[in-house]
Amino acid sequence: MQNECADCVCVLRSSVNMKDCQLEMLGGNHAVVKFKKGDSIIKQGVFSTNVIFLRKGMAKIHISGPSREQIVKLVKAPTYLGLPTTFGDKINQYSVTSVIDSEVCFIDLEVFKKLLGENKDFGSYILMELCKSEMEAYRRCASRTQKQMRGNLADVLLEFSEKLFEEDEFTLPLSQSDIGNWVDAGRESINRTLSEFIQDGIIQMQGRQIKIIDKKMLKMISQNG
Amino acid sequence: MQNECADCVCVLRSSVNMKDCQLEMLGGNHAVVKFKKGDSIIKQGVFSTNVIFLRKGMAKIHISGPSREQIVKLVKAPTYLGLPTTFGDKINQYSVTSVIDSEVCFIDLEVFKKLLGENKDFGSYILMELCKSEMEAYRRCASRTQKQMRGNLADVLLEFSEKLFEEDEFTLPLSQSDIGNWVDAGRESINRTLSEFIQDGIIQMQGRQIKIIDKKMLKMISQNG
DNA sequence: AGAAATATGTGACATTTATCACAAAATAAG
DNA sequence: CTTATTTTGTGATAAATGTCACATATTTCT
Repeated sequence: MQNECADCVCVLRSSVNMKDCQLEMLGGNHAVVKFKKGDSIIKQGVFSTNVIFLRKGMAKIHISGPSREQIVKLVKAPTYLGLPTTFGDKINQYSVTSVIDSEVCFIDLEVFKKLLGENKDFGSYILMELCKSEMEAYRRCASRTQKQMRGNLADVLLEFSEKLFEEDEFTLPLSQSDIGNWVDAGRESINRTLSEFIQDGIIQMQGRQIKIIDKKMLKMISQNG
Repeated sequence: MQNECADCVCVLRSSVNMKDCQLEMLGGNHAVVKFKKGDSIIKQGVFSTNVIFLRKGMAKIHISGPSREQIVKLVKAPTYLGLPTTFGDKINQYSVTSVIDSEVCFIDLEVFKKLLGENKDFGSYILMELCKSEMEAYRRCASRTQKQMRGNLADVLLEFSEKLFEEDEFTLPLSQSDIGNWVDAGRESINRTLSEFIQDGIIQMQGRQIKIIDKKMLKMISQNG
């Protein structure tokens, strides 16, 4: 377990200057846990006593809306998970579920807070992260509501290929209903639109394996869709 | 100007312990400015060099989406304005416009950052604020997309009466098109739905003066609409 | 391997809400 | 005070997507 921590800390070190004693403090107060695809990492409504760092894998963040569960974001390692819900409230305000096999590091909340106070760099790094994700949330929301199906689905495919997998060929980590849920569309509509994209020669698809053929067209659709 | 600052600081003091020297530092590095209804306080795309505190009034936060400007939030004094956009980037990522006559305090960004580093309480207070607003953004977005017109409009009216004005009778600070923009609906739909609410005896309305008659019904509509 | 549960493909149809088109009011501007 | 400009009210129509209903794969579980 001790060696796994070194990697974990490594990520922190890369973005922030941290003293050795602070690293030790972190190292001594954490636990690494593996989650399989579909496992719940954070559950809305239960107590949170740990800061959670996603070391490997990918996870969806979802929140219970008025009529159904809504996916708000998809994140990949390495990243902190649920900072806003951990700090903002004792009780988790949203859920996080792994979408592929993942590895997570639990860090004691008090230790983390202490670190935040002691290390200015670290504090402003975390502050920055929060700012960015809030801005991101606003942008996303505006984009989602102003575009329609084709545009939103194009966005999702582009996000997979450019942000999450960084390849033009990848395996969808979400079901079509999840994608629908994410972009506020019915599962059937997603299916039909995917078929359209295949028909138009924009993507190829077998099972959940997707290959983007015409990225320019996808970007066009993303913009004026 | 110096006396106006005392009030401003007062708000900070109420939530955070702050040393006198820190208060002085703040006091010496700020400027109070008045904005009239409709004036732009923060403009997306321009440099930001100040932390902005809304002392009096109310403002809308809006961001340019793919096809139009989108209102994402309405805030009332006292509150910081645009923290995420000020910290996250040198360039403002969204705009803020006053919707009623307002008073704003500009605080030098470097001074504010210094304070953040020196005063742990203040730092964690700001951190907390950011967490809350991020959570709020997620909730809002899920709610907006899952409800339809009636539900969203009911939410808006309830927010006005319970959060922003804290009265059952108030003057709408936004035009019907702005409200539509805010809840992702056309101006005409808002108008028609308002008429329905009046017809059903849920609200009374003359000009922009609104009086909520049947709050229970409004809450019902908010839930299952 | 076989059964049960999920996930996908596809048609027909209903519904909500956007859009267009004007008229009337209300506000702001000169 | 008169003229512009912005808001508001209301009908008719169209377009996008949700919903329902099955058939067929595909995955998961025992």
